[in-house]
Order: sequence, then C-alpha cells, then structure tokens
Amino acid sequence: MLSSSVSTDRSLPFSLDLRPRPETLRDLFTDRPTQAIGIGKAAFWEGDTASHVTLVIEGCLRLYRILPDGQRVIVGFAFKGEMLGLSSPHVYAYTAEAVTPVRLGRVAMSRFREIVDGSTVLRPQFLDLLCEEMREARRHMILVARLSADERIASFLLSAARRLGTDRDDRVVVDLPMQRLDIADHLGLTIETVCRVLSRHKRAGTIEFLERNKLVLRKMSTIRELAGWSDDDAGCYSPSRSRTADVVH
Amino acid sequence: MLSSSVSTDRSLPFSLDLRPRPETLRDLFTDRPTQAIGIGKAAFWEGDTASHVTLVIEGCLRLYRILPDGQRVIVGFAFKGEMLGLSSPHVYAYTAEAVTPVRLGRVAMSRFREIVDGSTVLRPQFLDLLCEEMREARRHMILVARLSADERIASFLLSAARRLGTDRDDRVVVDLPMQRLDIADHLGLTIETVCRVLSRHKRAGTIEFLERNKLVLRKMSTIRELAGWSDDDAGCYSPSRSRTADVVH
DNA sequence: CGTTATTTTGACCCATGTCAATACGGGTGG
DNA sequence: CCACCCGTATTGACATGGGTCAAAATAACG
Repeated sequence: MLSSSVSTDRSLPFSLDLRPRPETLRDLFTDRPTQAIGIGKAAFWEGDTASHVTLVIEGCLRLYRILPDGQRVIVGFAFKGEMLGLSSPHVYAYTAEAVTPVRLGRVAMSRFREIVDGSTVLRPQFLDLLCEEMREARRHMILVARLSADERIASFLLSAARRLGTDRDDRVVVDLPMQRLDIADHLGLTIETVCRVLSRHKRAGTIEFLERNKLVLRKMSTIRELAGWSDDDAGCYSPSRSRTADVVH
Repeated sequence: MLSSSVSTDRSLPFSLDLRPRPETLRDLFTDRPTQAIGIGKAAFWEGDTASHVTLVIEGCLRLYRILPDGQRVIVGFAFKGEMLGLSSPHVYAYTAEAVTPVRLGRVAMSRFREIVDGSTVLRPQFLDLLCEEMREARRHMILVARLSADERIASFLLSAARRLGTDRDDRVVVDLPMQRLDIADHLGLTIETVCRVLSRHKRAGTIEFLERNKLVLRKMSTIRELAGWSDDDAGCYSPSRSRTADVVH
C-alpha cells in the first residue's frame, strides 16, 4: 500500500518521464511524496498561508470554518480525485480535516501557479475548475438560503449518490463516511433535524439502512422530486424574454 | 452625458491610443460602445449563452435566479465599476436586471478570454477577481446559512456602507437603491422581517431614515457588533494548532 | 462486558414566515 | 395645486418549521 504514483492516464507507452510536459492538472502530482492523515487531523487550517495545492488521493475530508460564536460551518466535503486550495491564493479559506484516513498529494502553491501559468493547456483546465467551484458554491448558497430541511436532505442524498453511489440492482447504495453532525453542519440544520428527516424517510420506505453510514436509496424519483431544482445544474426555465435595452453610443 | 470613455487611470499624457497594451481589465472596456438599460430591464438572462463580459459603468443591478417554485434568489447586487460574467464561461449563472437606470460596457467573451489569456499582466488580475468572487460567495453562503435576521441585516448594512456609504460628520449615509423586497430576497428573509428589523433599529436609534431609501447609520459599533464575524473577511481565530500528519513517502 | 461517543426520539418553544389590514409616497390627470 | 391611485412599505395577529433541551437507544471500543 501507499505506493506513491497517483496513476494518471498518461498515454505514452514508455515513460522516460524526466518531467514530461503535464497534460492534466493531476499530472502535477505524479511522482511526488504523498502524505497520510489520520481521522480528525487537519491537512491545513483556515487562515494559514496557503502554501500548497492539495490533491485527495484517497479518503474524505470535511472543509469547515468556525464562526466567532463557535458554530462550525462545513462548506463542503472533499473526496478522492478532488483538489483543494485552488481558489485560495493567499490564505486557506477553510480548515480541511480528515473524516476517514486520508492520503494526499501536495504541490507548492508557487510551483503550481508557475507551471499552470506557463502552460497553454493547463490554464483553461484551471479556469474551468475555478468556475466549477463557483457554481457549486452558488448552488449550495441557494440550498441553505431557501430550501426546507426535507429538500436539503434530499438534495444532499442526491449529490452523495452522484459522487459516491454504486448502482446495484437499480437501487443506489451510498456509503456516507461522515457522521450526522457533519451533515447537519453542512446543511445548516441541527443533528436532531437530520435524524428526524432520515427516520421519516426510513419509515416511508424511501431509504433503507444497511449500516449506520451505509444506506440504500430506493425511490430515487421521490427523492429527486423532493430536491426539486437542485439536481439539474442548468437551473430553471427561460420565460418569454423580451429583448431589452437600447445601444446608445 | 453618455460619453463613451470609461475614464481609466491610464497615465499617458497623450493618448494616440490605437489599442495600447491594456494594463487593467477595465482597460478592455475603453472606447467601446456602451449600453443603457432602463429600470427593470435585463442586461442578460440566467441560462443564456454567456456572450459578453459586462462592466457596470453607472447604476445598480440585481443578480438573481428563479427557483422552480417561483422563489427569486438575489445572489448579489452589482454597482459601478464591477464586472459581470467573469465566472460564467458557458451560460450566465443569473439574470442581471437594472435596479436603477444603468449604463454598461461589454466585451465579447471570446475576445475577453483571448486578450486576458495572452497577457501576463492581465491573467493574475483575472484570477484575483475570480478568487474574490469566490470569497464573496462563501461569505454570503455562511450569512444565509447561519446568521439570524438581525445579524443578516446588520451585515448587509455594513457592506452597503462599505460600498456605497459617504462618511459625513462621522455618521455614515447610505443610499440603498434597491427596494425592501430585493433586500429580503437577497438575505433569505421576507419583506416583513426586513421591515421589522429596520423599524426596530429606527426605534433604537441605530439608524435614521432621511428618505425611504436613504438612511444614516449612527452607532456603527452597535451594527458591527451585531454583524459579528461578517465584517472582517479574515474569518476568525487560530487556536493552538498541533501540527499533524506524518509524511510517509 | 463496561464505558463512552453517537444517534435517535420526544416534548416544548421561539424566530420567522404567513395572512391581513393600514399607511405612505410619488406620479398623473383634472 | 390638489385629489386620487397604485405600488411599496409598515405594522399586527397568528401559525409553524425547526431549534433546544433532555432522555433513551444504539453502536464503537477497548
């Protein structure tokens, strides 16, 4: 275990590989030391100088901020294959803490920026990631701003299914590595509310527990319906739009 | 009125100006046609192909999405000097509608990206703007996710003061161009709650109305205290941190 | 097994939402 | 200049989703 290669899909048959031109942002992490982090330990802290870009090779982390009154806001979770610190040029915007044992790859921020800035092929990839992160942030903003507890949970289950689900026998099995309190702090609810909503689903037969953290989504349609908007990123609809505005100069 | 020059701070005394190398993103908008938009008209619509980057030369716009159930979520307001569409490479993420009469500058998306991508000086500026937008989105996410109505209003007043306030006689005068419903839809509250909180402030002497949309913040300290966290972007504190994690490879 | 962390359930409460009634203000036409 | 009207704002009375507090149940871990 713990082999260092991040195993990218470089397509060269023989890899002399003395720093070949990277073709993917992930390539920047190949053949670099990896770092293991135990449950509950932090990869970096909110407010610290953002020294590295981090790739999650294995495991799950919670990304959170602590408000002055002590509340913890989990702004997201990071899973295998995702990069952290892209949008933090100066200081980390959140603390990243291991939910499960985690293995990370790291590239110094300066080096990362330098290489990306120097590569015509990496630059647009980087921009796309930033924009994607932005979309995700907006989506979540709307979720916590306006959806009911039921809708938030449904939405969360859906996104979990999308990122983690294995589809066997047309039921989607999801293994949620994080605990209830994490979910609550992520959705802007209390742990009690999370439990109650999940229990209600269990009673209704919408979901079924294999173990505490492993559940089966039956009736995806019901869940999708509950979540409403939040599945399709496209947003909503386009009403009859009267082209407006007059060019004056 | 309606002179076309966006009046940047180019420091050359004589401007032969046959497309001089732009030094600021704003420079891209100089000597280009501007567009006037009347109150309530849209500059562009959520979901439309993102054809342009837009600079607000004058006025205020509300940026919103409509959820399938009809709710309107105002993700932000845009004021003089701000650019729209930076993080929308494909389709606009929101509708932009004039709150006041507005004058805009526009640059075709393809042209914008091309020039920025070709300029070593513009590229980092562009990235910084994206990251700033990201920070702002996260901040607002936390606001609607976790703050009470009082805190949200206080936070809103502070940011209004920062962006729009004129500081005369140590009281900050703020002219809020948008109506109550806009504020409500922005903060994830109802219009009634917005009114009640403002009235309470009025009674308490924290604020004072000159006209319906022009108000004076007395007691900034009180407001700042109410808003708590949300003024300092730095976030919070850095507890004693045990450096974690063991490098294994 | 005993001990402790996590989850679940129940009883109750409160901040905000909802519904409804006025009040205000700004524009228009007489 | 005034009277009226309509969109916006304000205030009040009441309802409720989800928070809070407390206790029980379940799982995790030596």
